Amino acid sequence: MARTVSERADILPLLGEVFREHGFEGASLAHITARTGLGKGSLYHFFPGGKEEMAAAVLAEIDLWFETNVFAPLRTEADGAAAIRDMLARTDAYFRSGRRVCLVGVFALGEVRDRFSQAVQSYFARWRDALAGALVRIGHPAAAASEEAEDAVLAIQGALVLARALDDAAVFTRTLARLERRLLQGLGGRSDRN
Amino acid sequence: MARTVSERADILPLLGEVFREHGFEGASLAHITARTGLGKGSLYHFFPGGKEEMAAAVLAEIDLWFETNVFAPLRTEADGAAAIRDMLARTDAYFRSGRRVCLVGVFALGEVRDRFSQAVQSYFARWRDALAGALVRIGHPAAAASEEAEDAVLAIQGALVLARALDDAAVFTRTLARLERRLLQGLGGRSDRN
DNA sequence: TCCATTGTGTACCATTCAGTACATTATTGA
DNA sequence: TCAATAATGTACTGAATGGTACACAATGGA
Repeated sequence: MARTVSERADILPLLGEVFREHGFEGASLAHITARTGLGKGSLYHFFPGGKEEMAAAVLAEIDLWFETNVFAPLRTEADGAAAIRDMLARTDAYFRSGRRVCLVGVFALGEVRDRFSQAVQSYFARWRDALAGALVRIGHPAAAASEEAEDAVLAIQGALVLARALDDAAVFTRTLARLERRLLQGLGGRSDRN
Repeated sequence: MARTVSERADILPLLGEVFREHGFEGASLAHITARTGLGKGSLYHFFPGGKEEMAAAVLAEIDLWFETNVFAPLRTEADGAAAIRDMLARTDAYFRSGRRVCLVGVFALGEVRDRFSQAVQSYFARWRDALAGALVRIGHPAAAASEEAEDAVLAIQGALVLARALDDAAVFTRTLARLERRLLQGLGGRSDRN
């Protein structure tokens, strides 16, 4: 029998697309088999827990990507301003400049939130806290940094909603540019960037 | 046979709750009959078009509420600053200080967006434009007003996502307070007002 | 009083849903 | 070469899905 997949990890991005497009409830096994090319046999072989395990695996993969590429650099990069610019650039790339939706945000709004509340909550809290740390490093007062970070994280989510609602990805691009100015204001030098 | 409803309009808020909680696809007729107390017979009597007509009616009702209570005042109230404060107060009340989700935003993120794209797009565009008008009236340059308004509308949506993700309604309250400061900054007088 | 209209409940339909069972086929390592 | 294991396709289940048909009940006006 033809093996179509070598690694379970290979199909996680495809699963992610399906969940992003249809949400958790809307992502039927029919959609999933169509997108992945895997029959139910293979699907339940890789994910004995069914849809719930698939969604959890996708969330974990997304979490790992952000932890590695966004949160950790925000925490450890010595140059806070560069860390923030990198965050914005990687966020722009990940969300395809506003053409891709945030699965964690989609889950947060739906009734699935309760099923994955730990993952959803942790994702946003860690993003906010890592960004707040970088803000403190570039000289923002600690008292204000947390709220500034919250504002930025929420603006990204809102921009994704609005970009999709208005069918205008430029909303997202504009928002990231505005965030760079807002987060890095008062800093000398690179204010001409972007 | 007992008449349970006098007006079709009476059940729109209940329908709204169901759609908000479960999304369009997730709002099964079983959920709807349970919440409204109406059997399929009555439901299809009032909404021959089924779920789609129900959702459209709910969207129209929401749209009317915002048009009347938020957009129109933003456009017509002479005192722009007061208009903006009223908008924030009414937004806070409507979304129950962050405990209630925006149905239009939920629809925007899902695949239903395409079915109601006109309504979804118009809702956000009119909110943004009405707010931009008020900003111009209080002296903001027209060139910047539109982007400031976009930023505010998107922050509200993002705050709803984040408040629900973190299960912390205070995120929403903080965001509205921040928006008031941001939108009204440079204005004399009432800057102490939260 | 009687009848048309407006509601309402129930039985039913085909379809789709997630999930199971299991035989069958590839692959791998010994 | 040969078994153990990993992967796959197919047929199936019972429940839930949105929607239809229709008989029947309440209501209001003539």
